Order: sequence, then structure tokens, then C-alpha cells
Amino acid sequence: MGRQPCCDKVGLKKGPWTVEEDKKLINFILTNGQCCWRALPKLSGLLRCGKSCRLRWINYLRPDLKRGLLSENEEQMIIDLHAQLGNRWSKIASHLPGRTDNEIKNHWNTHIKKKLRKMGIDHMTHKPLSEQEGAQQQAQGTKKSLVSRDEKNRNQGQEDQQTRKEEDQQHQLGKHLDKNNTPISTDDGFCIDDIPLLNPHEIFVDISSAHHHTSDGNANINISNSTSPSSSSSPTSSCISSLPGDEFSKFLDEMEIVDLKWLSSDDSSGVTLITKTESSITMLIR
DNA sequence: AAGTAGCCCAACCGCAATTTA
DNA sequence: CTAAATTGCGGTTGGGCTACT
Repeated sequence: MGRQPCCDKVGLKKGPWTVEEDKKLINFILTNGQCCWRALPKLSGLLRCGKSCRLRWINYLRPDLKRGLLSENEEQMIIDLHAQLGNRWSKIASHLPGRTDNEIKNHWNTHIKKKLRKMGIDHMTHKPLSEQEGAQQQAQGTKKSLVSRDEKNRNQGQEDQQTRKEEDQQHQLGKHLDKNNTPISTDDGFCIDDIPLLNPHEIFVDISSAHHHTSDGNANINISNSTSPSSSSSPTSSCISSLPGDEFSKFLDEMEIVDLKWLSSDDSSGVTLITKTESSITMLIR
């Protein structure tokens, strides 16, 4: 007996999520917690299958996600863990807080594989390619049809071109590398590569250290512009609220949200949301 | 400026593992 | 114990974006 398909209903939406859908999903999970993915779409009014909701939350909306480029440290961890665990992306992701299995898998397929090959290391066995040649020649005969599209695209020459391109991109992005081409890290382990790519008008907030609660239950937040991380944190704009679920929903509806970004969470119940309109930036702590 | 090629990543799909009745 | 339901995982794809010609 086969299993019921996840999305058995005609009319369920597929493809990219809209801000409206994100709001509905966030609101529902904040109010009800993560449970019953199967029932969630119906209860929240989303025309998506539960699986799709789960994926959207896990990979994109979760408040504890660390977005932006992976640091050299994280990359090395992924390589080490892959050597031990193989393609068990969720296990690997569990060792890298704020990173998703999907993100790591994508990064592996687009960057690390290439990098290892360039270093003469087989990305599956983590051994020097010269040791693999014999085995590869044998395997090629039987595995031709299993080659993925990405693999097909990676012909010689293209790789060299790509490497040059990546070097250019790094240069353009102003990556801070030391003389050994290693990203510069600060003493506390924070790496410059950790900083997500933000537009100049976007704001970076370190919630863990930047806010404190006042006697009336509200919170104060210091906001500093991401383009000048070392400058003293002069507030740009802030409006803090603490709302119950239904009011939170109303709040989201009333806001003209241009961009929605989760930055941090203090604990499982407290989440931080930053919204931005043409004229103001609003943060919410629950 | 327009067309093309290739990269990247969000999201989908199918299957496996786990839980529930 | 078994079948059905649900959740989680890994492979793959599609389309937007950018660089190149």
C-alpha cells in the first residue's frame, strides 16, 4: 500500500513564497508553535502543503538562522564533518548553529566540491585524486547516466574560468583576507565573512547584547548601521512592542512590509523581527 | 544593446524513518 | 503486530541573476 501524496489537493500553491504567505506562516507558528505540519496550512489559511510550510520555516523564516556567506571556519568544519558523515547534511548542519542542511548542501555542491577538486582531493573519499584514478576509470563505465547536471556543467576550463570569477567576486565584495588568503577573524571567533551582504540602508542589530528590558516590560535597543560596525551605536529608529498573537497578526497586516528579516532569538519563546518601510524601521520583541 | 551561457539557491519530489492508531 | 499517517532527509530542478560575447 502506497503512501498518500503530501499535496493531494488540487489548487495548492507551489513556487516562491510571497510576503503575505510568510506573514501568515510566521504568525501561526509564533502563536501556536511548531506542530502538525500537515494541519498547519488549513489552520493558518495557507494554500500550501505542510511539507512546503515546514521547508519554508526551516530554511528561511526560522529566527535563529545565520544568513550570509559561510566563514572559512564553517567551511572547514563542513569538510571535516563530511569526511566523517558523508552526505548526511542534516547531521552536518546540526554542528553548525544557524545553518540549514539545504544551505550546506548547496554550498557543498557549488563551492566546496570545486575547491577540493582544485586541491586535487576527491570530494567523496577526501583522498588525493591520484589514488582515485584507477577506481574512477572503472566506475565511469557504469555510472555515466548518474552524472548530475551540475557535474555535467563542470567541464575543465569552465572550472578555471569559474575560479577566476570567484576571485574577482571576492575582490569586488571587499573580502578581508590576510596574506595567506584566510579571512580575518576577531578574537571571539567572529569572522568578517559572517556578515551577511546587506545594502547600505539595511541595519545590523546584535540583539543578544543590544537590548535590555525596562520595568514596564518593553525593551530598549541600540541599533547601529552595518556599514560602520566599529562606530558607536547611535539609534537610527526603533519602536518596540510586546504583543499577543492576535495583535501580532494585526500588526503584521497593518505594516507595509518592504523587507522581512529574522536576526536573532534569545530563547525559544522570544523572537526578534525587523520590518522596514520607506520611512522607518520597526523591531518587535516577544 | 541584445543574446547566450553558466551560476546559485529556493523549492520541489520521492523515499526512508518514525510515530500513531 | 501492522498499516497508515506524518515528519525528515537528500537529490534534483527551475528560474532569476550576472558575466561574457
